[in-house]
Amino acid sequence: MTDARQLSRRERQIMDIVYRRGQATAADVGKDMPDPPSYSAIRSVLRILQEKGHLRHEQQGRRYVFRPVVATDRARRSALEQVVHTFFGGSTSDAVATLLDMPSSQLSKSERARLAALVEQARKEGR
Amino acid sequence: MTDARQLSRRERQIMDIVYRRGQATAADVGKDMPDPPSYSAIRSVLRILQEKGHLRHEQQGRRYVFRPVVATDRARRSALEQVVHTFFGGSTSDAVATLLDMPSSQLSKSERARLAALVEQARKEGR
DNA sequence: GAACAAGTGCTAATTTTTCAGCATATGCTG
DNA sequence: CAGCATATGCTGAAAAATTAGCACTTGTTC
Repeated sequence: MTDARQLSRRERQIMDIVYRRGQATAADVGKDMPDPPSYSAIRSVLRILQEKGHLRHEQQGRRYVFRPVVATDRARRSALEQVVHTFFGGSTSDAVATLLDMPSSQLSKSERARLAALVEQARKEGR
Repeated sequence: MTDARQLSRRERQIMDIVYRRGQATAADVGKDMPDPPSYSAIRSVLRILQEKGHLRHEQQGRRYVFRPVVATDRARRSALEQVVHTFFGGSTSDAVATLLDMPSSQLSKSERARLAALVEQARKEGR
């Protein structure tokens, strides 16, 4: 139900922006859009996203600051699950392999060490 | 331009199905949809996806078999990039860590070994 | 405390998407 | 080769999404 796949184009675009920023006002969202529609239009979509239960807002002074309802961690996982399912036939390790192979990875030394530790841990835990 | 984000809801849903199956007819697509609309409606969307350059079809006997235009490997990468960018602030290693931590991972012994090798290789190559 | 800037709520029009149906073509089967 | 099942092409209607505008509220500043 709280699945990103059933969002309309704009809704998805705006949800992505809010996830990326962690929180956002209508004006913030507009700043992150390539060809932003009117301020009014953005507010409409934010309102709809709230009605649908994807966002909630908190009033700060006279403005609304929106945040995702679903915790970041869960949103991350379901986004990954979706990609793994659609593009990797469910194979997590294929997905990991692809990530490691991506140029944009540019893993730092400490990140490399961290990943090695993670794989080692997964091995120990028999996962 | 060939970005999944600018697809409508149905278009995205259907593209996902085609990616998952590798190729599909209109009837195939319908089988994979929870609440499928008419056969006609599915064909309409497939046609539109083709017009937009996301799919192409090949005639087999009297029917059209659709395939993605973008090669699977590239589609995979851009899907992952999108998720990493939106939900992990661009941190590939955070994404990998999350994948390894997912229950659905259920990595087999050989997969674990493979990942360890990949991380080791990444380390050597200084990535 | 008046004026202004910057918000919000609500509504309605336009555009896009989604859907289904009809006319027609084509392969297959007995 | 006649009939049938199963395709496609095309078109228009219905539904949904997207957008902008207007009336009103609220903080802030001088």
